[in-house]
Amino acid sequence: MDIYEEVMELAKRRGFLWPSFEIYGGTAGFYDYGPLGAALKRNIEHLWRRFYVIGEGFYEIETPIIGVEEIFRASGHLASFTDPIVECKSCKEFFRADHIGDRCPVCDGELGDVFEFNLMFKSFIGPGSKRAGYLRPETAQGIFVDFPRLLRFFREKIPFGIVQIGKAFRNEISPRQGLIRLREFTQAEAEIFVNPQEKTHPGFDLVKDEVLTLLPRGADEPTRWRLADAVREGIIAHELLAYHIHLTYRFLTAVGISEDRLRFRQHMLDEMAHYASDCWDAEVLLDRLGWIEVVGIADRTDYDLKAHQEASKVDLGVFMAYDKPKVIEKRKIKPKMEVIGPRFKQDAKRIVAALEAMDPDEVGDQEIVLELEGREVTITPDMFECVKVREEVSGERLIPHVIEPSFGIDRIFYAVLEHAFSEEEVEGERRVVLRLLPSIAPIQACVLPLLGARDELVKVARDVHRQLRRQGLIVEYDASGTIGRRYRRQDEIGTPFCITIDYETLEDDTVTVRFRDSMEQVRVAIDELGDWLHSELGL
RNA sequence: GCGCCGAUAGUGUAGCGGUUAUCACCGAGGCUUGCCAAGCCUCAAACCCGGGUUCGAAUCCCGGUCGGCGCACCA
Repeated sequence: MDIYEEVMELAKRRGFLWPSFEIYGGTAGFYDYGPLGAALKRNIEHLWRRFYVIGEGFYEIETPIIGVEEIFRASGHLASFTDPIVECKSCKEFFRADHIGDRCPVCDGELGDVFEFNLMFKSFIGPGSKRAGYLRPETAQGIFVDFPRLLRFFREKIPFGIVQIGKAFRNEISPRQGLIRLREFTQAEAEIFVNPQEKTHPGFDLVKDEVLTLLPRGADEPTRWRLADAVREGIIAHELLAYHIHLTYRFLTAVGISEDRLRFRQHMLDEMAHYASDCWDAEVLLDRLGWIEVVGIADRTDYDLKAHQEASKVDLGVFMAYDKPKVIEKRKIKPKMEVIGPRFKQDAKRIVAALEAMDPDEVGDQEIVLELEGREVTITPDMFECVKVREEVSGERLIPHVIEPSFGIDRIFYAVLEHAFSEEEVEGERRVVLRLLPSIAPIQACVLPLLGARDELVKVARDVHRQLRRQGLIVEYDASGTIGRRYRRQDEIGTPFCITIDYETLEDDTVTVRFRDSMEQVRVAIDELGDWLHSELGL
């Protein structure tokens, strides 16, 4: 068994992960999080909130999992997720069916049947199958379409950041490798709306000397880079992206990803999504699977907001005031309404709009011929004049750029398990330990009477168990089997502390606390146990 | 989607056409046990699904599902 198998076997056996719908044969690409798995995942998500909501001051929102068709038409997902695909029968190559002829362009072989390649799950909103709805393929779009409301919430000022943690769905052709490619998965995404001219971060100064392992585009080997150098050399596009790469590094290590199995790889130009100007993946090294992307940190530019602005006809710009109003002089076409109005009546409005859109320098004082819904309309020079105007401009509208760190929580979850998994030999016996960081362990401590059949020990153990739960700790109780067996059970699920009630407890009200990783023991007074655990757990 | 391989208690497995499906671990209960999976007793627990061949199928054949690997896909 390799590590992947060991981890998955343990995860299944001990209630972290189960294949979904198992009694009906299961379905590829779906996993249930069992009692311990759900707890661990929740802890990972909470820690993520600590970094992004508390640490960065971003706000979390929650938007529907089903989106209307318009969203995904605008975002580009509809077009790029629903290609008709055809496969060559002889060389097995895939092609867009609408882009080729009757024969395979590679080997001239015969083509198979055309099928829809649809990565979005489709549904219908309301009765009658009239209105299509799609399960979102990323949580981001829900944030983008809320932009006008969000901007108002932030009192018309950028930059600001919004996060969302939630399910996203992709109907993968062939999901594989456990949690690595799921059809339903959890994303934690931050969308940071910034001024395109100011891709900086006030905290960059504090991290600029930090060193990360980067694999820039075109490099064969990862190299260590000081962040400030990477930005100065143009390896990382700008400070803001560099800051978020570092923040991602801090989060991943805080959640238990081992630092020497973590790197940041820059996307190839042809690999980058259609919207991005620069993109870095956080990759973790997994035993069987190699380097796997767990986070994408992209500069999505103004792609999404622009697309939604165009599709929805709602202005998604921000008014950016200049420090000082600018005075500009320019030539302008000024329509004479007293002539145009009576002459063109209801068409006047559209004619004026067309005139004002024209370049005064090209027009001069000639006659203008406009095309209006197929008709030609002649505008004579007496209907307008070119004037020089002085305008005071106090600012401009611009569409913000979006920086997006996007976390695949399920992949991180798996990586955390695998990086925490360890086996060692203790007195000739195999000991499996899940070295989860105490702060994210699903069970924080386990209370054990040294001997499960001694009423006087059991009674105290139950009291201690109850007391700790009252103090807000997630604590288990186990009295069955020998003490060593019970320690090992907890080791395997990553419980950092075992609390043993022994005969000394009955004399002086102290307990044995046994550490998962070192198996060392200390004595702690029952009175102080709650505080002691809180501090050891980093709560 | 394609190709190759696989699927037996919770986990790991034996089985190779013929009674009641092997063993170990785990689990539950009991005895024992004064700090690291000790020992003893008892119990619970499985042939992925559907068809076919056969007197008889966990076993052979076909289809499906799930899993692994390779190809493809992964905006």
